[in-house]
Amino acid sequence: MAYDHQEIEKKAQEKWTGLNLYETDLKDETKEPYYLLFEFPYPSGDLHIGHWYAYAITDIYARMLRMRGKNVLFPIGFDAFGLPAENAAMRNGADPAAWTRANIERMKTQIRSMGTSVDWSKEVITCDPSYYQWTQWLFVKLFEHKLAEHREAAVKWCPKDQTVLANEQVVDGCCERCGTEVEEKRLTQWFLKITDYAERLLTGLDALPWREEIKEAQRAWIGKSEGAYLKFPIAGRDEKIKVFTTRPDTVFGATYVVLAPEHPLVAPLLESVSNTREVQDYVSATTKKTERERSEHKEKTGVKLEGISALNPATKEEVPVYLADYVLASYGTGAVMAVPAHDERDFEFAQKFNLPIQKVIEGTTEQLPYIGAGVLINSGEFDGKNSDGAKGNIVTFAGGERTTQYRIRDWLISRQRYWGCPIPVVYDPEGKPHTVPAEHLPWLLPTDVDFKPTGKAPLASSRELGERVTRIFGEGWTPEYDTLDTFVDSSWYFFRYLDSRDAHDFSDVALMKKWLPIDRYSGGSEHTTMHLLYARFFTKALYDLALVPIDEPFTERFNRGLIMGPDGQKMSKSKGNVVNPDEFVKEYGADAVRMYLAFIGPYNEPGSYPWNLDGVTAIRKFLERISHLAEQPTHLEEKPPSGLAQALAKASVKVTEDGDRFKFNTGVAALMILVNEFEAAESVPKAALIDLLIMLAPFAPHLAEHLWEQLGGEGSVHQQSWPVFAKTLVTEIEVVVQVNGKRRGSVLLAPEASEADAVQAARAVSTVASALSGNEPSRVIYVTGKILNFVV
RNA sequence: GGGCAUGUGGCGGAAUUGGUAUACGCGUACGUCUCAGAAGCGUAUCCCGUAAGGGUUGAGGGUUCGAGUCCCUCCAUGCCCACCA
Repeated sequence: MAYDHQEIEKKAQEKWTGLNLYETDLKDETKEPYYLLFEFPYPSGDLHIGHWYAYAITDIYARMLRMRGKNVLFPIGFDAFGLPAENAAMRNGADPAAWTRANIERMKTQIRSMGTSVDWSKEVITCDPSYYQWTQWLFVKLFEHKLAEHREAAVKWCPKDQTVLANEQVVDGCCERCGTEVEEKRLTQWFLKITDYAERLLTGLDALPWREEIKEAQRAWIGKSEGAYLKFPIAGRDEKIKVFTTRPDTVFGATYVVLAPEHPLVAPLLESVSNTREVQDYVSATTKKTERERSEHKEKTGVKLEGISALNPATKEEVPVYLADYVLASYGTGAVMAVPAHDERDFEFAQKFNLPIQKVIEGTTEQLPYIGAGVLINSGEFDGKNSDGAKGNIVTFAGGERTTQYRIRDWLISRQRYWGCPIPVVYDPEGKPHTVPAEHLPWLLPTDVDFKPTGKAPLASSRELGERVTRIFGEGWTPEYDTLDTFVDSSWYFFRYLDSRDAHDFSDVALMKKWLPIDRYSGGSEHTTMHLLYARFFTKALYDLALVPIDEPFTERFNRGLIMGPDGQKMSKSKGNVVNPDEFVKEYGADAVRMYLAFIGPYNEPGSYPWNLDGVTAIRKFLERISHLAEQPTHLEEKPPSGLAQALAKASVKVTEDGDRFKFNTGVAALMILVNEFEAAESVPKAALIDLLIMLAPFAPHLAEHLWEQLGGEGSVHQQSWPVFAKTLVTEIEVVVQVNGKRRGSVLLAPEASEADAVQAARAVSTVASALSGNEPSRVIYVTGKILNFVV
């Protein structure tokens, strides 16, 4: 009775390969293009349930769109550089390249087993020289346009992974990957100038139809704040302390100035202070602290620069100068004016160090610090003015300038690791960096390296790389030993899909014009402030370099929910609640697993759904019922479809609309309702059954193919057109009758029935009449085809 | 501490976006088939009530003929940011 899913799957998959169904002709002019993208996987070697969720759902939509006449680009590739391959190499001496290849092969088999319709012919693998050649080429372009920079800066260093990290890869002061507390180091490294694009990355969000929470997260990450630079001259010296403030309106209340311990003025001032030793001790103590220790909201610490004072540019009064680590060196100017009456941090510091607190804004509460706006007091000629409105004039009065600051930092892309794209740079004998000329690209990753982490980049141990540089560039020239952050590889892969085999260019202009921007991009929420921001930056930068025709890459973005363990907890090996999809595929079939994932909940909401074994068996039973329907010859009479036509039309509209919203849970429900009606019907016409199979095909592609063949269908069910029904002539519609907003019954009316007809019919209903109990309604609300409400 | 989102049965969730709350499915109970079990099939399943009827979308208030949906206050949960001046 039960269908043999393993046999059906094998046969169907072979048939699709034979028909070459899923290789998209990018140059086809007869159909409307649709670019459907999911985040390409890292080849960890095993397909977990999250991958299934991501690929099954997008595959359902890809199949649906093809049947609806679209030319769908649905590509796949592998984000194949990264730490795990290197760790495997260190652990058991594996070759990272071979390890990665083997994992890719294994995952390919698994992805094929799902019955996905991805186009393998356009596959990209980021660790393949034919791909990274263009990553390097793009890096060179960015360098030539001064968007890639080699400079010294304070960087985050992970002592366990022995590499620097991008700001985005530090979470709560710890390495995002391994959880080790991050240290701060000053190193000369490569940066991409994402800060040049901060404003455009921000304003570009406005027009995107993304969920507000994704846009808000990016806005928070970019962190725009408008304010002013003000200068506090140092008494008796030439230097001035430049501060950034968002509250220039409070400058009359600035009773001291604070420098970050790393501030460049600290060294020159040191000779003039009377407590040199104390200051030096403070600086070395704070620089030794980890990132996390410094950001803990403990009691404020600091030290006064004895003998130094600065001039408040508004009051012209001398104020003391402090060093404190609550001021960040890397934001603004690394120095702040402290207004303890109107800032919580300054207030706390002033209390501890007994500094004067000068109130300059009359607030709504007496309590200090008062953070809000209000009426200015103790502010000279500005007394009595509104603090917000006076900002601009106060900046002018104090000799400052208005400015805008962003929280986002430049993207640090150097990694002291082996398994990454080599940075195509060499240094001349003076140590000046030069990009590797195009004819030497791909700049190959050497293989003769020592993987043991020493704090130095593994590439430094390669003899071949050193000899290569000497041979090409001459004696005294040295290679760059760092590799690129893997997020660089994944910032442009969607351009490459359009022309993945091109040896002469990174993509194809005509095809980019035709296919971009990407219509819908599905992925994980963890990439909101990393991959998604980087990819947007890359696109804008390449647009400015006239290399790509678009300046926003992704029209729609859907972050998927999370599949939890059966216990409702996040899946983890230690909890023992990890669901292995392979077992379910073996037991219940790929179709059942796909369709269950579609049914589990709305895909485009950030929910989390517990995996439920009974849910999979339920879907399998549902598929059995369809199979049973198709195998019942007595049901297949060619009679007029009667009431089933309306049911089919309803289901078709629902499945189509819900598909467009990525709400496949209700789409599956619509199919279930349809099947319930089929089973209740005396007979099911073959044509109706075929329409059901076509609608089933995206969800359960193998079974639909099998039953299609059984019913004598030509070709593949996946080549059929999606059923579209003319609006069947509806003769009667149920209108709900309410009295005072409460349901008291319903009447069947013609769809366009007049109010008078509706009222007449409604009053004849006994439950309505008794609810009215003889009273005349004072008001009647009638919404055609929906509701009739009597107000008494 | 700040921002954003979300709260609907025992569970996953639905509600044409202001118009029949609880679709679809899981689970559960009873029945049917069976020597028996499994599977299948059928019926019931938000709460109170024999019924008529009444109540119910985290809590309270408001707007409206009508609120799960809009507004205000509060509570809870999740995510993001966090000494960013």
